[in-house]
Amino acid sequence: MKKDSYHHGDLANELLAAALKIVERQGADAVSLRDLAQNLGVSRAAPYRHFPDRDALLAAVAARGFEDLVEAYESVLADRELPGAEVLRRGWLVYLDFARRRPGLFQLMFDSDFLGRDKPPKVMVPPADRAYHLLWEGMRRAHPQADDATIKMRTATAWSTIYGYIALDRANRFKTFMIRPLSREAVAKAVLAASC
Amino acid sequence: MKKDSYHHGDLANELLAAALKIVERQGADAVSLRDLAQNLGVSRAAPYRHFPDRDALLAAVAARGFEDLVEAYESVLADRELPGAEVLRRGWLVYLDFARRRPGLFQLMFDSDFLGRDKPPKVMVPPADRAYHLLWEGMRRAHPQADDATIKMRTATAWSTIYGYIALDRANRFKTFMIRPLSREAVAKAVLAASC
DNA sequence: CCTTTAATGTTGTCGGCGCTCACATTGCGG
DNA sequence: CCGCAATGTGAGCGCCGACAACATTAAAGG
Repeated sequence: MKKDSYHHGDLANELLAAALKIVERQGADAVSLRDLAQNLGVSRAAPYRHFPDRDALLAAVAARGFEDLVEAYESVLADRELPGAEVLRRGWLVYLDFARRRPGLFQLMFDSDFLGRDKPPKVMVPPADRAYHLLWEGMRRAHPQADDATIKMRTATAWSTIYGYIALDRANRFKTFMIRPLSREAVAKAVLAASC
Repeated sequence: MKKDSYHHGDLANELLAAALKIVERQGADAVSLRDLAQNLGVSRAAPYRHFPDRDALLAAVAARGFEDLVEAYESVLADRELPGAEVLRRGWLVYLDFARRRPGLFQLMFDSDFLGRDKPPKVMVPPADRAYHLLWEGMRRAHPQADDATIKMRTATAWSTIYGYIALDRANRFKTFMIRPLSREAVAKAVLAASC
């Protein structure tokens, strides 16, 4: 692959892969285009041939995160035999596991305001939209007879609870006034109970 | 106040006030010690006489945010006549209002990982702890006969829901797959219902 | 009242960063 | 085979946080 010469060959993908690693291990703030370029043996200006700016690279990383998340969630939905409530429960566990295993990436995906901007990065809109749709889908499986407004309402509150729990736990907020944080299972159970 | 000469007079407080304004209007990322110094008519190095580094200044801003939040929450708890459930509901509204009116500050207080560090900044630990304690206090008022473990559990889940809703709404996450976000009242109501 | 001392502010400097521009090299399609 | 677009280079700009050496002032104590 590497020509070991003027042209790198696959710089765009390697930049993305390297940035993804940094994001997962140290968080998005630790991503430096200069660092990345140097580590890939390329000049500091080279990355700008593939990504207009730093945010574009991070958006691409976030998009990939959404794709992974969607894939995991879809594997839960794929089992048409599973009872609706169990689909919902396992779906939340997918989120909790993702957030626990790849905290930096999760934070980039949901805490960065890419999607709240006037012009959200086009690479991450489709996978992000798909991820949201799957939440709705899971809730619909759990409540087949509920009307759309109810499903949306329940999805919003349950998703808020899960997301909030993840964020608060990540920041060690529970340690200060609780004996210890709740287990993943306990949270999924509580949310599930609240959405029924 | 201003001597218009070598010594500024109250640089520490003015730095804090100026930083607070920036945080509220543009978010913590927009805070630059150099900018602050210049706007206060002082040299770039002067701020370092009062705050060891940028994080220390931001921590002080966050601490002040917690103090304001505590004050608002305490005014709810102060009314001993109020029914417990109403105390709880108004308490959550305090959080929702604070987050809506001062989003940058709220984000600095809860999304920054100051409190998750090995050595959290000592200025913000007491007010932050107090804020958490008040949540517990509010929940206890709503459920006087519940045991401590139950109260903690309910506080954790309700707090997760509120916090998650704030974060998701702030980032415009609901717009994408919902018709429109829920009203503050609806969220408070849903959380209240879930904690009873 | 004067001197010493600690507090406070200044200038200069370093390294790191994102980003841009003019230029160099390469690979590919006509 | 050639020309052009894609890709990589090096230099440089402005911004930033942080530190060190030095200047000025306020306050404390004789």
